[in-house]
Amino acid sequence: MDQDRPAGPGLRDRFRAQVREETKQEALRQLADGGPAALSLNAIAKHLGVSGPALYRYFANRDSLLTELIIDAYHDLAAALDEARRRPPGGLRPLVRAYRAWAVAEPHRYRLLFRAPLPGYDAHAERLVEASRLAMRVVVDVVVEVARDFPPVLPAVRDDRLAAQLERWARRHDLTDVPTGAGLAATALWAWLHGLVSLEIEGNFASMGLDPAPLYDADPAGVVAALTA
Amino acid sequence: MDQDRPAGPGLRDRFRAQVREETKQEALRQLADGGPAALSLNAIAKHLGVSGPALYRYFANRDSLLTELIIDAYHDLAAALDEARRRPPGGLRPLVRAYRAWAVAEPHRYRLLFRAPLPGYDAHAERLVEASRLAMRVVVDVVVEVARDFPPVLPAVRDDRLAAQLERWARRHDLTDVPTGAGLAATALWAWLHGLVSLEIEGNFASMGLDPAPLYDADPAGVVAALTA
DNA sequence: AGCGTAAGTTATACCTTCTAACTAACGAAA
DNA sequence: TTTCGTTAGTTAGAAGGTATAACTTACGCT
Repeated sequence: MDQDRPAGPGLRDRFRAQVREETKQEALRQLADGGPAALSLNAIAKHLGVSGPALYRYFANRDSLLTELIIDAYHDLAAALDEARRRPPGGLRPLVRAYRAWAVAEPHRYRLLFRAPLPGYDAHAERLVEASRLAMRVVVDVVVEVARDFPPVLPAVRDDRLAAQLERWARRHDLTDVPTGAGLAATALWAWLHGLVSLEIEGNFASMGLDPAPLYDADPAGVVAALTA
Repeated sequence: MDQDRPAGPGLRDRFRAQVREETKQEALRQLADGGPAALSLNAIAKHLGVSGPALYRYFANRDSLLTELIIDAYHDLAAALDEARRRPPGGLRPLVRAYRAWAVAEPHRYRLLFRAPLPGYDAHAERLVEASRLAMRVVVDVVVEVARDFPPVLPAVRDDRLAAQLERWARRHDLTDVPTGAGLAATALWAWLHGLVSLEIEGNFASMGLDPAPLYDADPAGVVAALTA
């Protein structure tokens, strides 16, 4: 009789999860060499040893698969940043290093994060914004934490309109204890990092013969200060 | 007899140029709504009233058309920056404004600039790097010009390796009169701008309810200083 | 006036996404 | 244990994409 059946998901569900996972793995491989254009449900199916339309039992369509990959990537990045946050040498530098390291290690996934949803209404847009908030949340947390020990990193928000927007943003996401300066600092930090990382992984520095490493060594607090001046 | 034939390109060549131009126009339209994935030679041909394969007389393949659009975009951006440079209120601010304005006005073209050539060797890579240099050249020129009136904008290049790389880069591109600091400053400026612009046109600020305008108002010289510290 | 080249045509091979209709098999419940 | 619904797979096929091949028309230069 029902001896030690692990009351959780049944066999079927577990198999389903397994197939979905393998599909995503192969999708990432295709993405890595060939970019989003090269991602083909058909080819993945062939690789898994099933026939084309079979995969549509697992993903509604190509876009759906892509969306999941993006969300996974956001979660992964957020986790990487969070881990950097927990580790000893506090401050903003570990965050900077972790952000760059993640992007450089998986440029195809990083690129995915900034594929704007197609113009017009996109059914997946909400889920994507939701996922992106996770990563932003970590950045904000680190900024708040650092600001606790070293208040000057929190820039003054000179622009009133901007202050109001930041406040609304914080309220909307249960960040009521977060000062507007922290939101601004996090945003500035993000823009700086994204600029560097993006140029790096697209090869713009490489094509100039430059190693961008020194550019990441700038003092993050100083950068935030300058960017929000 | 050959009366006033404008010795330039013959009728045939002019027609050819015309068709190519119209093709690109339509391609840009498709790009604007639908992204690169939606660009279809077939559809363009139909729109021009010819049948599919006809366009292959004008563009070797889809990728070839895309590459030309990218190169055009680089030229256009370079021209926009150059115009900003020539206009009265000197300094870096007009450059910043022009960069943002161009990107925001044509986000689909701006995005094109940063589509990394596919992994592995890409036949078009050289032409693209060549075109991108044009835009970079303008930025460098402005920095050099500004530095003439206000030397402190030129950061000291602390890292020796970086200094050597910058020097090689300058030498390779006939920028022998350009101090390494200018190259570094231009790069930093570019990274900053790209970070902001990229997040703006991908809707990351909008999804937070933020108007990024104030972020562009930071003092460019200060930003350069902080980024290259 | 004629001829070579360029520009268009259709046909075709092969890829893609995705729907429809059908079948096999799993697993839970009678 | 046997039944029966759900699920996962199948093939067929529509619609559309890239790109090549082979053929035909017609432009425009000599």
